Amino acid sequence: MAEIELTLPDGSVLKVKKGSKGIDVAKKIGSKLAKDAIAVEVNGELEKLDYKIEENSKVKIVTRDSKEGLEVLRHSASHVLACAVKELWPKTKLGIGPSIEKGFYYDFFKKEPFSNEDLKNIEEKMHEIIKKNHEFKRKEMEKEKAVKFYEQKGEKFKVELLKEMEGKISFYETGKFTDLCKGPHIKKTEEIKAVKLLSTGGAYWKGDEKNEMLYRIYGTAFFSQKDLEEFSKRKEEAEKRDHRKIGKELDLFSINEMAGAGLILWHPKGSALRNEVMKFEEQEHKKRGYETVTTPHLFKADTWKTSGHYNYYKENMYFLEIDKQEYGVKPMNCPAHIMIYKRNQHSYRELPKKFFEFGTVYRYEKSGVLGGLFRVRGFTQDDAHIFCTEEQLKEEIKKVIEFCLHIFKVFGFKDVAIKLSTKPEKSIGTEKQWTEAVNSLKEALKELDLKYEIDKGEGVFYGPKIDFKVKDSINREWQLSTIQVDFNLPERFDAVYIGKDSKKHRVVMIHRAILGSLERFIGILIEHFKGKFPLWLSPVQIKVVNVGEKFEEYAEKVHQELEKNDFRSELNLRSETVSYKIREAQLEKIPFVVVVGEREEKNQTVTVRNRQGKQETISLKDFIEKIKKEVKERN
RNA sequence: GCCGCCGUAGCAUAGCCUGGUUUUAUGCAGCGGUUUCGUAAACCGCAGAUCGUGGGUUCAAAUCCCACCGGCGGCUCCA
Repeated sequence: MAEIELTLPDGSVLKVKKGSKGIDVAKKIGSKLAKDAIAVEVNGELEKLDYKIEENSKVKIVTRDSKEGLEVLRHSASHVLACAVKELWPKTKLGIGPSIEKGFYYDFFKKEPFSNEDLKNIEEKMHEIIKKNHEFKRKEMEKEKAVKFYEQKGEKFKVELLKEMEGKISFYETGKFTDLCKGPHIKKTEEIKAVKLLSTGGAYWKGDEKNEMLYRIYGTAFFSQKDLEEFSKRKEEAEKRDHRKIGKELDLFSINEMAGAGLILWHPKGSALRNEVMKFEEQEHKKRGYETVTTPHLFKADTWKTSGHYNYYKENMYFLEIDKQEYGVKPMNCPAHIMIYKRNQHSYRELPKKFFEFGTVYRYEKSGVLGGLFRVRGFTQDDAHIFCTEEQLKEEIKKVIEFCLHIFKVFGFKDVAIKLSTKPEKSIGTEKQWTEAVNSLKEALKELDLKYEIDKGEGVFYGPKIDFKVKDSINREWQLSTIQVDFNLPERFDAVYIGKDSKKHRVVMIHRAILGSLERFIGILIEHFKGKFPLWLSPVQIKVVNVGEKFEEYAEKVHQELEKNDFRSELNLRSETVSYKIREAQLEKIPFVVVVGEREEKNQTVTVRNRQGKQETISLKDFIEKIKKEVKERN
């Protein structure tokens, strides 16, 4: 009997009989594996267990406890969802129903949208279907027959999909429901132990704005009820951290209808937090040779014509006309920094030149995409531009990367993922420029011994870039920094330096932002810390509370001493019980509550309670020393 | 921008579907008083809302209809 060779995920080579199926491979590897197997991944594609494996394939057995296993389950659940909807509203037309990161969805074309009530009924119907324990049966049809099959049913979207396919078309049948599908699926519906519909929303057919809008239902599914409960808990936890909710509770910021959508009003407490972030960043920039600049919010349209924004970004900009002169509000700070660079000639000896600015920019974002601090129309970037020679590029990139990592660490973001994006289809600059720049980025990352992923073709048209994603305290990923090489603007603005050869050379420009938008970053910080900011960032660091009115004077003295030492302290002399005042401070998530009464006044001490409820009595002087250290260390 | 849901005191909610006691109820916060208190809620009282804005239907609109503004969940976009 002829044998064929397969490669397993660990790199080992397995020999199996010719014509073996996925399940045979699993059996050969181990009986337990065969029992848990749910599908097989062949050359990166999920396939059913009885898929016939060809010579030299890379094979991975997909078990239920793996990520891919969940995908199979969820995709199967989406079929059950479609089946339920079809039973309740037979005239509904089907879109597609894939599994996604946290669950699955299915798109439907229907006159009326789904209401929350509908969602409940659909979920009930799904449970009914699951209980019937239908088998997922695979069928194959010739393309023409499949087209006819769907044309008869009036499933225009499916017909459209089919027209792009070739060869034999596979279907999966679940009870009375048949769906065009490549598979793989679980064997029987009862394997879906837990399923929950989450929400509805509109979605364009094939994601294109010009197409019809379908109604999408989102849901999730698990192999056990316990996993679903875990999922719900995590979701609840994320909701508790919502920066919009905490921002209101802690009186940090607001958005005012009268001011306009996507425009943030920072309250005193929010500003205190924001200023700390800015102060810290400015210091760090100074240490690294950046020069802080300040530039206007408004520039003549000519600026944007030269930069190219006028042609390519106009829809996203705010324009106004005064004295017959057109002005554009800046969506970016780059042109201003280039103007400062160009105020005089630069020798190669002076490079690199680094300009830093907390630049407030305005971009018109479509109303539907705005949300809290995460997506706004006016925001402040921690923006800098580095002007250097080609030879300096790699070193400068390295420095920026290290800078970013340092900043992340201070804010407590330890897990960092790096992505390098290369030349997109539409781009400017020569092939040579791109190759060299990409290589500089790669080498910089390599020399720093950092792991990264390559996102092919995802660079900006004017140059390659490196993006950083960090994980917050509940493991959600956020994109923060971006480092971009730009071949475009130095050209457009004719920014040069004088080289050793005393000739003009085109300067290389790096755009970079570490936190990105301060608005967004503070939103992330709020969720990361759940409003319990470290001492140095806390809007109110200490609340001083007196035990009865006899000790108002001493409380006042302590408060003043703290303020004198640059702490953000608040005095609460109200005629409330100590318990009540502590409760208030705790709800405000203030790091330290200082309680003073008879004992403290007598010994010139303070009793300090931290957010965890631990308390100690120490001298005021020691307390100040202690928290000074804590602020300085920023931990 | 598109689809859907939503907008009632500073905040959180109820009332809206099925219009009708005098354009509204509750809790927290606020204010006034009493209490002077030792680590997450003392007691009593008071005040606070043109029910997002504008228009329409009706004898009558927080409630029904339309437009706009704003929020939320999606889609799309994020030179």
